[in-house]
Amino acid sequence: MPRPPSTPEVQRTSAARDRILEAAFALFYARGIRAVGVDLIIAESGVAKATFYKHFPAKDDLVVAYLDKVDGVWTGQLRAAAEAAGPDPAGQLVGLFDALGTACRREGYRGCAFINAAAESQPGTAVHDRTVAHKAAVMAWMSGLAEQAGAHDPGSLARSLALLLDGGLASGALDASPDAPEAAKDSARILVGSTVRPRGRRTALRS
Amino acid sequence: MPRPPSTPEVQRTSAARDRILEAAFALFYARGIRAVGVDLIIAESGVAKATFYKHFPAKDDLVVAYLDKVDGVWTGQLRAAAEAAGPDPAGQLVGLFDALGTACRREGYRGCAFINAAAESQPGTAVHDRTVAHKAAVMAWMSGLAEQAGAHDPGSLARSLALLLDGGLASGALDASPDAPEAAKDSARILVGSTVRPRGRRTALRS
DNA sequence: GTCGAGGTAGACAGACCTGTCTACCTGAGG
DNA sequence: CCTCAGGTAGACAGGTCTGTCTACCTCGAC
Repeated sequence: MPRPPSTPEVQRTSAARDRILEAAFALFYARGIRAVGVDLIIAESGVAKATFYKHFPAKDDLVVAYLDKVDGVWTGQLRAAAEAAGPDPAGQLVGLFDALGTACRREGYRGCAFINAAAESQPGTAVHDRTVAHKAAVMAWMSGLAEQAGAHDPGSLARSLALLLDGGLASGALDASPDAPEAAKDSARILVGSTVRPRGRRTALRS
Repeated sequence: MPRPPSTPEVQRTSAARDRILEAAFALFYARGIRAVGVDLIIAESGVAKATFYKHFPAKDDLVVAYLDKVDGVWTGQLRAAAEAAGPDPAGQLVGLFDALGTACRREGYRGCAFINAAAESQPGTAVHDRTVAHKAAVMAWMSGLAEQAGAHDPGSLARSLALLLDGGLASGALDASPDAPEAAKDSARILVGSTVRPRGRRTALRS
């Protein structure tokens, strides 16, 4: 092992790699994964083919990197929307649905990148697994919030809210009507209210 | 117009056509639309290539026929589940979620065929339009039920239940855990109950 | 100044995909 | 008997896709 510690086999980060990933991010989301060939990504990112295959030995590796990027972005937006709703966990569970409204309103919105990717992949593949992992992570986060909010059955509440969120993500891409996110938020409020018992101020339960 | 009335240009129904559609139904759903070539469908249905292209001049025509078939099947299951819940419209709105549970439990379940198809198609195409039309039809039906049930805002209730349904359809394909359909049904009960006012028997409102 | 990592440019192989076309078969109605 | 709709079998054209490979460039570290 004479390799110095700062020379990984393939650089994990570089300008070329970033450009590839950025082009893939836009193209995969807008047109679907199978519909976008590597040649198009190469042309769009202004990179040589050899460079592409040095960073991503197979197209699937790029797809996984794309999903990881989406995960980072979407998780961030969800957390930001929740925090913007204030310190109350129950309110955060409702407020996170503002991220859905913002996403649906965005030009070129085409649904949940993960669900779309899963629709194009087979169970057991790396791509499919990323989707499952992402959804599980989001639900775990909501479950924690539900517990802090003093929900009767935090896992069940989180599951229900996840259904609402996924449903909004999916149907927001179909009819452009903005009342889907709104309905999702209203429903979330009802669902949260039904297990958290709004009167009673359970927030400071533990102290 | 010398054409006798019983000789359409291309027969709308025939054994060969049915076999093609049946093979397409299974393959498109299991593997995705783009992932299945016409050659595979031809081989699987035991039909000649010329016959295939006589019935479906382009692959997209077959895709549309596939979606129409899915629409018939799924709509039927939804209505059957609703009717099995009894004559009460509010109960039917909850009971239709049993169709979701049944679907998710089925071997090889891979989510909503329409959402999956939309993920692989562009807005404005015939395939995408079918998806939008299907979702609108389901929601219109639920909206009618909600009105009969005396919901305060039937359209809004139908929208919320549609979110739950689509969310269940989407996530049922990801984690195989059977509690997604259950959570959807429980949430539906709460949502229906919150606008229909369970005590008060609003069912016979209009007579 | 030399060496090597990272990049560019593009030809190429081999697979697969849609859609067309020719040639032949079969069976029922007139 | 003969015709013709509907079907079979499969070659073929033209395009696209992934992934490999050769040849050359550039710039910073040693």
